[in-house]
Amino acid sequence: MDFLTEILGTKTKASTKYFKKREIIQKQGFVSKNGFYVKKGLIRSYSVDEKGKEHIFMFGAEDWIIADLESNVFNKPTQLYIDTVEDSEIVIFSLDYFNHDESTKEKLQKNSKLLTRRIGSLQRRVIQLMSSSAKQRYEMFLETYPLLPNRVPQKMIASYLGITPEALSKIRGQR
Amino acid sequence: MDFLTEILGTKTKASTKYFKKREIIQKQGFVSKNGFYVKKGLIRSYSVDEKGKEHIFMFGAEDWIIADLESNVFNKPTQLYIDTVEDSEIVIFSLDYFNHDESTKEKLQKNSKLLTRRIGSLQRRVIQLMSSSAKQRYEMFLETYPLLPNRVPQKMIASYLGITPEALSKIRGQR
DNA sequence: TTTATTTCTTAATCTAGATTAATAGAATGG
DNA sequence: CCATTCTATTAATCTAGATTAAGAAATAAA
Repeated sequence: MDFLTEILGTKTKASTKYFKKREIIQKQGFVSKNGFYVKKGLIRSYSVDEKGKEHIFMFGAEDWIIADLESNVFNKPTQLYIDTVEDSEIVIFSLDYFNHDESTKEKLQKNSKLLTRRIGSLQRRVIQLMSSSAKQRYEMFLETYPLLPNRVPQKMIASYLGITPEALSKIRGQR
Repeated sequence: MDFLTEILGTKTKASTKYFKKREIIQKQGFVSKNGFYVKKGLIRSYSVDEKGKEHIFMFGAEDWIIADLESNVFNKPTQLYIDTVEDSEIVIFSLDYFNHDESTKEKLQKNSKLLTRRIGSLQRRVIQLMSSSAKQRYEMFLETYPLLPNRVPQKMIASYLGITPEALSKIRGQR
């Protein structure tokens, strides 16, 4: 839990929990109070549209943090569900450390870097969604996350890419 | 320039510059050293794909900051061009304040909030791009940025939405 | 193991939005 | 001011990817 302590400090309330595959950790519609650090396993965040269709926003494997910061900081209900893709060991920590004065300058700076990196990856994702074909996006996904395809069912990869499983199957076929 | 001082402090190097419409402020491919605060006018950031097609990543009107933080913090060449949509008065400031120790806890916290808000809006954008039709996206755009359509040519709105000007024209027609 | 459920693939059809093209209207510049 | 270049619209055609459907393969469950 070293990485976490580095950012949060030791005072932050955090507890480790074990989840079975497919357990829901966070529900859409509530204000998000906690962040989730993946110690072991794999989780995903996703939204569900009016038609009941799932859209995967991101995956979190070992050493990743998944959290809806905006929901927490600005008291908005979150758009995202979070659940486990594999049996997982998750550190659940309170997101309040931001607003509290206990946090040191050092930690705030580290946190800013994390936030900046996330902005960068979201920026790339937006540009990608606007300018690339499904096939190109799939290839970039494989480059960026070479280990995930072995752990994630294809229909979830399709959902992450913003296409149907059928379309992904077709793309994979041609080669 | 109050808003800026609040975040950056007074020591940060910043200079105000005037740009004519359609002047390029930042070019794709270079490490981004500066942020741009729009005092007056309107600017946009966009990427250009292999086919030479422009994709608008975001608009910045009065009181907005446009900056490629990731490029700066992690020394990556930026994907984004930035240019002016109207004659504009822009405060150009160094992005180095992050890593410097001069910055106070207070400022770092404010900055974290700004970053968090940006993550939130990018998150919504990604989900929107994956789950909504062009028409829905156009309607959300009108709600979110009610003042922009009067200032931005339609082909740029189309580019922001990730569709062609022809498609937008058709959408606007049906009503 | 057998059965049930979920996931993946293949194929036929359909549709939102792209592309191409042609015209008219605005804006810009000499 | 007129001429040129950009912007918006409309219509015809095309295509990537959605939808529907049905069978095969893999997982889970009993």
